[in-house]
Amino acid sequence: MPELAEVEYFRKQWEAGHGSPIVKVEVHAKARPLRGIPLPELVRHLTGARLASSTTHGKQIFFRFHPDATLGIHLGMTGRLSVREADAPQEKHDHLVLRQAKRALVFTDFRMFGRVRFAAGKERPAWETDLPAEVLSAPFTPAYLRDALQRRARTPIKAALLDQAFFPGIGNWMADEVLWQARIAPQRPAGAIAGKDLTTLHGKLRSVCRISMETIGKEFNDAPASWLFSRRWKKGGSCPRCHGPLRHATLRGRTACWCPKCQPK
DNA sequence: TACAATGTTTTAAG
DNA sequence: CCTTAAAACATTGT
Repeated sequence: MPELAEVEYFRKQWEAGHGSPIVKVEVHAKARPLRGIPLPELVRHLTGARLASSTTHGKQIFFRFHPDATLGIHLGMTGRLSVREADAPQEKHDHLVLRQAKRALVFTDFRMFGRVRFAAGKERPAWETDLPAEVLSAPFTPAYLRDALQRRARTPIKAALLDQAFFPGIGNWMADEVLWQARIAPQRPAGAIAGKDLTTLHGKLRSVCRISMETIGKEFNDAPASWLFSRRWKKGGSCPRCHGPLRHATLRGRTACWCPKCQPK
């Protein structure tokens, strides 16, 4: 489920626990999302620590603990963060449970494409600091976008937009949404997008990110009804703009949805 | 039953 | 070193 704005929404769920000490840590030792983590060290550092603050970068979420630990969480395809009653039992796909006096902070992911990272110490780890420019940040200019598209010149634009090294936070539905709003066919080679198309694409990338953060990111409200968003999931839908039939096809292993009339090749 | 699901990593080839 | 493309990963629901 989670792309940029959904990730922000899930980060916010754990805000209820900001400032409170962790009294107990429960982990799913064998599960894939915790692979590579020294679990005894994680439990030792987090037990008694206070959850101090949290941020997101694209699809990544970072939690800082006082005095000396950082947790990174990627939700993968089906991950979610939630708050439960303090004594709620750990369930089958709960990979990490941080218990506080008044609540339990839970990371659940049944499909297990998500990933937890951990770093001890007061310093921010490289996996939190060495990250590409976000779409809504100042360095993400049209020139920056042009360079990114040239680096993926032969790749269909839809697939290029899913590259987290250039477009952190953009996922399958956001990429379809941006291209539909920009009237660009998903199959077009990224390197062939220039001029007015490039300017439009840049603007739509930023506005789709901004507006989804204001709607989905805040209260998990739906994106605007005028967007492709609500129509792309099921086959047989129609274009909100021209009311023509939408097309679905697999492109580079992912489902793409577009309007052949509004987005000609 | 077989396939698809809002994601990344690995592997291989050019 | 860089780019491209497909398979693999694990689970659930249709």
